[in-house]
Amino acid sequence: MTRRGQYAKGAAKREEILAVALDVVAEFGCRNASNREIANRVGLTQPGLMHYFGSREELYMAVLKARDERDTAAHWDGNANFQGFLDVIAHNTRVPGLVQLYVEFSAEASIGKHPAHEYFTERYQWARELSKQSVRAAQESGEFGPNVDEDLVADIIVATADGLQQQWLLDRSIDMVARLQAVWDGIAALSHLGESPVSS
Amino acid sequence: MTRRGQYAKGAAKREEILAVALDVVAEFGCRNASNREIANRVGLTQPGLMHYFGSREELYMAVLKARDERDTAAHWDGNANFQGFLDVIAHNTRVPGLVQLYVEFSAEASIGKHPAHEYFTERYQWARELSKQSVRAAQESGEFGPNVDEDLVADIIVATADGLQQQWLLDRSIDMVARLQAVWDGIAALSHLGESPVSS
DNA sequence: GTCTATAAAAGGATAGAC
DNA sequence: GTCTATCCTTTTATAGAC
Repeated sequence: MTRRGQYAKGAAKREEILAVALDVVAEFGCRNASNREIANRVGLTQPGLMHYFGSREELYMAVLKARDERDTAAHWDGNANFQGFLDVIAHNTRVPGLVQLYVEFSAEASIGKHPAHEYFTERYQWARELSKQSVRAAQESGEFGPNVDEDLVADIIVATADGLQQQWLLDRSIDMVARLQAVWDGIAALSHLGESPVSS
Repeated sequence: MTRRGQYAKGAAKREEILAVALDVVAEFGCRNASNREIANRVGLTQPGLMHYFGSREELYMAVLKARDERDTAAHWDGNANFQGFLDVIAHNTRVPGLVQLYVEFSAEASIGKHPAHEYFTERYQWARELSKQSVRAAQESGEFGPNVDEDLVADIIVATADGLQQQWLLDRSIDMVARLQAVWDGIAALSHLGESPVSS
């Protein structure tokens, strides 16, 4: 019981740290958030925090990985689709620290020698792949017609979503979901151009 | 002559600093670029650098403002148009430090209390406005048809460009110009839907 | 698992000489 | 306009006790 209890406690603390890190990032930004501040807010000292995450970069990567795992389980396990994508964006609206962290930390990590560089490179490939799955699903369901360059459309969806999040950080009144939906609908309309109007 | 000479020297040094800052940012990222490193590369000490720019944020804002002034003079003085926008993006491809700085520093500055927060808020409004001018120009020239929501399209163009730059930092093989052109052409096609095919 | 203590480094900024 | 010298602050990270 001691072992199980301690394990449970450790896991719970880990979760707590991940959540509080987002609060701190939302308030100070990723550059100016300190491990000390996060530690204090979860009732630890800074070295106490380091017991869970060996470095600043490890901590932030853990936050983002946890997010991806949740989103995968909830929205795109198996085959991704656009509605799940919108749901994730809508959810992000309620977690500003997550958007701040993603935009800021990924930008920081685009430098080749950064500890999180590989993580973001791979994550980006993954996001493109999921986006492509959504496009294919739309083609199969008939929502999209035949005039679609899968890779191009998939990349543009991802880019637009990233750019909208960047904009949203500066202007929270932007409706990311509505704008993304408009882009998607526009692509759908384009993809049917030239089709016979006779199709059911 | 002394006065004029010193003034010229100071101005030249300023320019040199702005250029070298981009090299350092390209190499270390904006978070890990230090004023000392920039100073050393232009043959100054760190306090020597502070003579020109009182703070880290001032320096980086100066870099971005100089960029905007150049681009304005070269590509969108008076009325902005999409080709000028593409030219700027194409140029950015040759200045990775500029893209890195823009993406990373603007993300950092989206926190409300950041010294550059107001600058980026205003710059973003300005970018949207320029984008809207491009859309209007396309409507007036007939490249775009009547089915256009100006604000929506303008914002989406800006978002896509920002997102593409983010992607490009991680994958330099991405052709930002081609992708943006594809988006633009798609919008053009959509904007003509429902028009009589009789129009010249 | 968490703390105290502390190292070690680096960053930004200032004072004052030249 | 630029340097030397220096300060102060902050940050991450480690060693070792409990």
